Amino acid sequence: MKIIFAGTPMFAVPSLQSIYEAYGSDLIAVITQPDKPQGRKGILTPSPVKEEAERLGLPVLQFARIRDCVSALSEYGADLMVTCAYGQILTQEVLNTFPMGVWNIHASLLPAYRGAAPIARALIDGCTETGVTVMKTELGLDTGDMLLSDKTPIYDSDTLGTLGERLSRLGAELIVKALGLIGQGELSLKKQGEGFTCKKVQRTEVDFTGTAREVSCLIRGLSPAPFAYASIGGLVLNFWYAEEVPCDTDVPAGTVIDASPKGGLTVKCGTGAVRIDELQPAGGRRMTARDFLNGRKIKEGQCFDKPVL
RNA sequence: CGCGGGGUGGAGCAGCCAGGUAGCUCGUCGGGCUCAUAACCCGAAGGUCGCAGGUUCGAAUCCUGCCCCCGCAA
Repeated sequence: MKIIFAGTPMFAVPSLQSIYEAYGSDLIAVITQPDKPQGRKGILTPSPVKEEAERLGLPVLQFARIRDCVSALSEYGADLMVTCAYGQILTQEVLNTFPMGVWNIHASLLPAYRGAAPIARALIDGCTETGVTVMKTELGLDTGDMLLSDKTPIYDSDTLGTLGERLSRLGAELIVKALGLIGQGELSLKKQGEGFTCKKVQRTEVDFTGTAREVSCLIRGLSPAPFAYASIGGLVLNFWYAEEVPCDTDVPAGTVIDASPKGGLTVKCGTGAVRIDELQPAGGRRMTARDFLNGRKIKEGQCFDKPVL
């Protein structure tokens, strides 16, 4: 069973590795997005999947538009393709290239959270459970019939980073199971029910008038990567981690109610309060709230700047 | 030439504009208080002020060049 793997970000790397371990030379090629300029200097950077594929000594294909490269694809004579956060929409022509189909690893319990950023969205929405699903790819966005899925609880301490890592490992285990079933031809696929699609997440300014739960979920759901942020005294802060804390004071949302290095940076929300434990000031490195408060003169009673909406 | 912030004892910062004794909040170590403590009091150690030149009697501070880190935007 010859397999092609298509994926791009870090999330896809464990799956690539587990397929490689299980199938070795049957994994004949890896497709990933073209190198893209990254950072301030626009340095051309390979995707995490490309780096891993090269480390494993696998051939790497980078199509600007995979739909325009069907003939090149078919030359590999692969039986099936596994996709995992590849980043390009496939066409029927592409799907037809693989006799045993195209199978996708999606980081949600479908039919919920189809589309982009399912992990961040579940976290931001305050879900208490999520998972990964292996499904047969069809033309609709993440609407194909499901083969396998696996769940994991979402902890109050989870961030986009920790949850994403956990889900990517789950996905890596699940895809190997799925490939086993596919190889045996014992497929019982489940149709998806009524679901919904989510959009890509963006960097978001924190609105402290929301509940503490909403604020902490937003902060953790966007960390690391696009980040939730807010500014105080004109200084922009990216938030890495925050937790809800009990609060009985009655001050306007956005007010700092504790700025002691030992107590942490605690901010009043519309309902409740959050303690920001890790953050990154503009121009600075990621640091603990303790370090931040040791140097900056943030005082209790000071208020975060009003969001510019 | 996309915009911008920054490199000062182990950490986070001030000092720079108006050159002249190395500062603050912590941490560490020692001592004290306490039934006890992450609390409090006293004391100590620890710094080539990113690198290289230049100006000057004297440079963390002013000038020039270079290296590195980071936020936004792509």
